[in-house]
Amino acid sequence: MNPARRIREEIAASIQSGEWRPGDRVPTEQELAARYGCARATVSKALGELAASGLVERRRKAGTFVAHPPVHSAVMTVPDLAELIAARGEAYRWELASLETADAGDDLAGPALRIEGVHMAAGEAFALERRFIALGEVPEAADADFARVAPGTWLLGHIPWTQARHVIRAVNPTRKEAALLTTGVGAACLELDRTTWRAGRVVTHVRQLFRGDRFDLVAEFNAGP
Amino acid sequence: MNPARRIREEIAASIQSGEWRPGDRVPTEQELAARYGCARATVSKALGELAASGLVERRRKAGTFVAHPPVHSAVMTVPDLAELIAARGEAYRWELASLETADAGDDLAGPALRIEGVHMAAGEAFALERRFIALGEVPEAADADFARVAPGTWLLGHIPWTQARHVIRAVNPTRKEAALLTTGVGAACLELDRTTWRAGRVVTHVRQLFRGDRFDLVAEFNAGP
DNA sequence: GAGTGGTCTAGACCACAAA
DNA sequence: TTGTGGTCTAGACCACTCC
Repeated sequence: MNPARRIREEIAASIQSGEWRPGDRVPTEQELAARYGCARATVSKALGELAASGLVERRRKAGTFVAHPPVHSAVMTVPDLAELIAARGEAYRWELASLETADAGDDLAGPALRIEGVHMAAGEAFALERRFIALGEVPEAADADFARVAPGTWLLGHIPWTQARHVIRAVNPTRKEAALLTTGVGAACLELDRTTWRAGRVVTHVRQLFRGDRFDLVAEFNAGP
Repeated sequence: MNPARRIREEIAASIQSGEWRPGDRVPTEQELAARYGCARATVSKALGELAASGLVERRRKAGTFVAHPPVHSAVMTVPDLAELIAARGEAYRWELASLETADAGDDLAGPALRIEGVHMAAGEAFALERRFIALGEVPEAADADFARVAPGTWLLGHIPWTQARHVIRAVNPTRKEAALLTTGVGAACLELDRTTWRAGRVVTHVRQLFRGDRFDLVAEFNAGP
């Protein structure tokens, strides 16, 4: 095993087991180099990786300390609906309801596409979608065939490396939405709002509405790498 | 500016701006070392950090490539309710409803505390909570005063560095829950289930129920570090 | 002032996978 | 086979900050 990796994993194990508690001091680089019989640069690399993953904090002159865990943070993965439903073994279909060019979308500057449609799983409505796409950022969208392919799926291949913000809520559907989802206005639904930026400018904004009894989100947190 | 940092940031900017697209090849370490006039180890460090943050992928003999962005992943932060409500400028209070020792909790092994209560904001019910705490993992919990301090707040200071899994759903409250939240059974609520492990063993499990019109979750994704 | 982390170098050898 | 990343070393100097 790599010296650096070995050092990193042994220290991570000491922290995750609770043996070393938040605020405890980790031995200095020199001490660890002597203990593991390797160069200080190797220890530095291992501790730097632990610091990058948030497990320890390093302060000059003071030393390296076990970090205090984040209050509660976790990584949430929102799948592409076509893939999600296919993974469940159900037939997926996208039904375009409307497509128009709006002079300006929600918080988008300039012209945008406004798209509405339904994601179908096994012949039943699974989610409603209303989306804006900024044509100034993704001009090719004007030529895409959104009757055939869902806009989310199409965008995956056309908007590299963005920032995004998701807002998750429980809402009651409107009468029209309830009818489309074949449920009642008193049935809880999960609303997912996602805004996507590139270089500070909004690329797309989407609102998806799911039946609460057919969809939930999972977020996981794992200390260290 | 550090050579390593400068290299890292210039490459990250090229990727985030869309100039370099997913799958594109990044110059080799030797080329970058020559271009920036520094040692190859310095370039290696910069590229290693970019790889750790997921912005590039590195393959021996093949080279370094701009990574394909994750489908949709984001970091969600679930605040401590006492802090969240205080940050809103409202008075926070925890009301214990019941506390008992169960022989075995949900998916916990061994004896556990079962705690139910209500988080109050500005005098009104904000969230319901039902929690199990594994006494085998956190024996001090037996002596904590959960009438005075909410279990989540107490645990923050007593369970270092764990793994966690959150499940988020939209649900309808039962008649009893609706009454406690001063809402109706037809009003959508957000349910948050969190299970917390340490060293592979469940430490605590909590289910929180929020009025959909008073609470939402936010998750953000930012490429790179 | 002194101890700690932060960074860099020049060189070396290894491991791996693509050609 | 060979080019690429992966890792390590021994040493050096710097930057910060706690004492």
